[in-house]
Amino acid sequence: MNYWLCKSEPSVYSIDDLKKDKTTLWDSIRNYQARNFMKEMKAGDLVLFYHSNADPMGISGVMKVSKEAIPDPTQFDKKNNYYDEKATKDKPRWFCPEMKFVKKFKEIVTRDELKAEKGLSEMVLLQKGSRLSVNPVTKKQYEIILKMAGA
DNA sequence: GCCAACGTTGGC
DNA sequence: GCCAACGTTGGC
Repeated sequence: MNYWLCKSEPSVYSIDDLKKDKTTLWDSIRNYQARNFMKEMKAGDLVLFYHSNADPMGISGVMKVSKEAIPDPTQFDKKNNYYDEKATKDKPRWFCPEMKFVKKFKEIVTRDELKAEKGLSEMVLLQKGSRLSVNPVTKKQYEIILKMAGA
């Protein structure tokens, strides 16, 4: 069982949207490294939900992989912003798992709090220049963050 | 709004 | 296969 962190801009899709939807396809990711991580995700893996480009920035809750990665339907949809003309049904290029809402933290664990926590200095999220929207997280990091959230 | 750090594209 | 130009992400 593995742990991950996924970023989303709350103005596009927030933890509240997921709470309402209960499950969602984590689609429209167009980055190979992020895609490869998503293909590694197994049902039951726990995923921290990170709000990027927001006020406050930070981790807003937890979701769980409910279905392993399938071909991302948006790549085949000509009208979609994320349409990829080089992707075919036989050879899909992009994949997305399905996520299920687990919990919303009472308070966002802010980026500043994460940065101040010694045990999290190795977090991929906090490394300089890290832009990847899907990151692996260690069990230890996950536990520290849940503790910080009072969960 | 700025810009550093990446990632991607395409000409050669 | 190199690399300049361009586009994007996302913190600040």
